[in-house]
Amino acid sequence: MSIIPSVNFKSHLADLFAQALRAVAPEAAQTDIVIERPKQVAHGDYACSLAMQLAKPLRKPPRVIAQALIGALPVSDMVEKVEIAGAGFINVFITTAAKQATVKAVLQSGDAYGRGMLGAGRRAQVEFVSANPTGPLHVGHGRGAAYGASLANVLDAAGYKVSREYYVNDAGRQMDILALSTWLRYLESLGAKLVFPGNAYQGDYVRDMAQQVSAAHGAKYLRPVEEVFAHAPDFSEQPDAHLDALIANAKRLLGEDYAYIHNHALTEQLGDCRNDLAEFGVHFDEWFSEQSLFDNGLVAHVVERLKTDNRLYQQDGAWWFRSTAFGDEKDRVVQRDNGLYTYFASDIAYHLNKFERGFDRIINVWGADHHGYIPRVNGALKALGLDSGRLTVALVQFAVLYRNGQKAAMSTRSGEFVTLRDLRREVGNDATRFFYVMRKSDQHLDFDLDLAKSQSNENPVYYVQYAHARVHSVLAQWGGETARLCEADVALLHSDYEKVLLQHLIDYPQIIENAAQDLSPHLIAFYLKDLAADFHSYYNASRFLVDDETVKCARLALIAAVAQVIRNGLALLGVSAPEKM
RNA sequence: GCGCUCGUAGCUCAGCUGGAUAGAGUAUCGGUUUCCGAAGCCGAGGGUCGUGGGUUCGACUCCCGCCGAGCGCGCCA
Repeated sequence: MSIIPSVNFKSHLADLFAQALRAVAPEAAQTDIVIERPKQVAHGDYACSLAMQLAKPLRKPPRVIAQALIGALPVSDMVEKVEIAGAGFINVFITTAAKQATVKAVLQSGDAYGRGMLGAGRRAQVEFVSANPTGPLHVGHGRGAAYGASLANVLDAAGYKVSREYYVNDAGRQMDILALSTWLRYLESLGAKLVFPGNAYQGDYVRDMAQQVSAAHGAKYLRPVEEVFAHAPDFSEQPDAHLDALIANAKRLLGEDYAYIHNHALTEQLGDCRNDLAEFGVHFDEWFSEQSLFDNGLVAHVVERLKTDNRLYQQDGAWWFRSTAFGDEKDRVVQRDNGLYTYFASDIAYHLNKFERGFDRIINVWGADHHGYIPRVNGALKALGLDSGRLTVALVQFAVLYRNGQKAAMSTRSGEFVTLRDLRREVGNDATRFFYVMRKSDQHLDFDLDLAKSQSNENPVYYVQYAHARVHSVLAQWGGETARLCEADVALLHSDYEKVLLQHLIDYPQIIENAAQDLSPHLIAFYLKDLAADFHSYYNASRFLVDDETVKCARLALIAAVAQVIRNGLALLGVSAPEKM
């Protein structure tokens, strides 16, 4: 067997141990083989605890089993030596040549280095952001956007065929409220005196849309204010009923024209949202309309199907889904006593549609405040006879902005919220993307605005980007053909600094695999910080542009490979890798 | 009250799905540049992994109880 440069060392070793296991203890061949990276160099490059796991079932001392496993281990060019240590660890030392070969693998693979086969071409759908198009995206949506986009990139790199989707909530009450808000502002702009409801949308963008309508259509949609507010319950006593009455009046008074206002507001807000995300480097393959599920009858169809399957029952005039049968806390209404479907009903239809599209994995990125929805959605899928295991809900916790050590104020309905666009303009896209995914997604995020903006060593984004820029600065000074570095004599790379960097390069494909497996793009961010740190140490301790031509080329090859991996990693996070800063 | 998530260095957080002596950044203190970018590097101090039990060769990791935090418990989306 020859050295395959792009091989994943860990899975290669797992394979070798699996073969040894089959030879030594066929009856235990199903045991999970865990290959890990020891913390101490004395423990080798990789370690396997298989012998200790087998001690009990085989009723033999772990060190005896370890010896047998080593004896049965197939020969590999990559393995220098194998040792038994401690209670029965098997420590594996990789040949220096195999490690050094990674440099060439990186340079030859280029942007493709790190891509793996975990996904094996299976189709994965990532649905994220999916914010109501009722106003600008705020900083909470931003985290979902950054996380979802990075996750999709990571899954793509891990060999999945990924589809990125935004579910557009274009049906339902919130959109009606937006349309009403726009219309009321429009009436105001034509001189009407009215009390704008406190629970309608307050933002300036609503006035902007109203202005557009009046500029394009003049007084075409003007109606008497008394009729707009006719028979509406008192706002202070019944704010929701007040708003619903206004919406009903708007629909009646405007007739066909209501659709125009509604549509205009939707188109404007969705367009704004799309531009915002595009500027943020977040793109979607599909913008899926909730309304389409009603228009093509899928919602009605799925509810009827649940009825005939006796998954629903009628109570107090409404139709309830027996979600308690699937572990939910209580049953849930899918169809109201007035005949209208709830959001849950269209959500069931949406998920059924997702499943029918044949994705092997369906990943919903949701705000953590929606976690209570998971049991009912899973329940609905099971009720429809679908394998809910194909669906994973990734929860994203809130992000809280800090400025001068103080929590930045952020209220939603008042129109004073901090928008994603504001944040991007203040901090920049790169730092915003990086900071959003620097933390585990299910962990609260304290977003330090001052740190994100600072152009200093404290800022992890600059720290990583700077490492990349430094390499290119050196390469520019050298001025040679970068392609030539593939021919460098990498056997000259053997200092401690160089060994550390080689190991990082080797680890990268595994990091991607872990990040994909755990849906954790933050692992990429931590990896890049570590890699950059060890590069900076190397930089300070060694000279690259030395007189010896072969040594120079070997070192340049190594740092060029480092830069390539930084570039690849940052790309997954949607962060640029500038050659000059 | 019930459910979900979470408590790791002064602060912000990692910890490879149960492994060997728990790690970064920051803050504090002390060093470092006639030399490829100092947006850098080197070093020091800093811990009962909230707490009490349990499971086993082995627990920050898994289970249970308490303490504390966030979120969720609509015929809203």
